[in-house]
Amino acid sequence: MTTYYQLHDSPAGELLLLSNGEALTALHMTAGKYVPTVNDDWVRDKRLAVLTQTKRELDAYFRGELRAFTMPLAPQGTDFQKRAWIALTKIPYGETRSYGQQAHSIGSPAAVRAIGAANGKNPIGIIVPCHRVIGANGSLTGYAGGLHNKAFLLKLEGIL
Amino acid sequence: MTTYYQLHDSPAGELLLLSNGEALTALHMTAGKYVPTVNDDWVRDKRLAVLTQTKRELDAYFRGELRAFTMPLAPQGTDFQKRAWIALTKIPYGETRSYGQQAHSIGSPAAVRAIGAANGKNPIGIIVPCHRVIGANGSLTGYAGGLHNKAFLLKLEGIL
DNA sequence: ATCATGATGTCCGAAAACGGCGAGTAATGC
DNA sequence: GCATTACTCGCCGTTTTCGGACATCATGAT
Repeated sequence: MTTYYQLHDSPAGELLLLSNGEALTALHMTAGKYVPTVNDDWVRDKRLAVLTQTKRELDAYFRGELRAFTMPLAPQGTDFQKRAWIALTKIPYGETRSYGQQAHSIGSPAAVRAIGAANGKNPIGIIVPCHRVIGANGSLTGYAGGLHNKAFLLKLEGIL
Repeated sequence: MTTYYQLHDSPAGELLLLSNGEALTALHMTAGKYVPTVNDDWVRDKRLAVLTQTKRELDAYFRGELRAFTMPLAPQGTDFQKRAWIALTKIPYGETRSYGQQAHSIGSPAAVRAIGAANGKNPIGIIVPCHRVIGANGSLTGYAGGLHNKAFLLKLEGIL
């Protein structure tokens, strides 16, 4: 299965978009952590529908004109991780949850740190809004794309 | 344990009376500080014996015809606070004490500021006469119900 | 199997901040 | 000189804040 990719500039820095041809599989801030290196057998495709749609929606999001993404997603991870990420997509724009609340929402109220770890490995930043999860005491705690970007996104959504 | 309450107008402003059914637990000037908000599960009882007695005695007090209250009291607080408040009830009508004297009377002569703090949190204003305690130099210093009310009560009792 | 590791949360104890003061000293005004 | 303020500091219980110790769970490495 070939992997398609594209780079996109944004107020949060350069973004790396990945796709399997049908759905979006990853969105990384290239300046952040856990960023995969561009592989030789990847294909840079400037016309792939899902990627162009993603770029368009991202631009609208950063202008504050879009509050819910619609492109198909296909993140890869363990069963637990997928449940955690699905829970993320259900947090409305402009709202936040604590790691404990998210753990609760997937039926594992005690798996708090596990949730933190799963969020940390969320492959689709911004669109799967792991930035909307903060500590129970209100602290931002952490973000793969850098804490300043987490704060930036939250401000963009009207929080802080 | 249900809480009963009643509102009562007085020359010192509106008063909020609280009871546990048997004894008076609080008397706050609604315009003052540390006033609890009326809770949903509180019961407004216009016939409760201790509350009607309190209203009757208050009226007499404000007319200058009553110099010692007789209803049962049940203030809630820490051990130290209760000792401080008991000491208050022993200050005769028309007399004043300094915070230092009060501290002395409960056997903790150095706990002067602590006495001030305890008096500040006296739940049963007027009846537990924290207004009779003033600074060693004669200044009124402070009063949860407002300094003007402290002065008013002292004048009523023939001081100043 | 075992173990170490986190983008946590709760609990408990220690430490510090905060008053409805008072006494002592230093700076003012007459 | 003398009286009044202004300011500093110690005092003590209560409240708030802070930091460390645990419990807990899915992963990945050994």
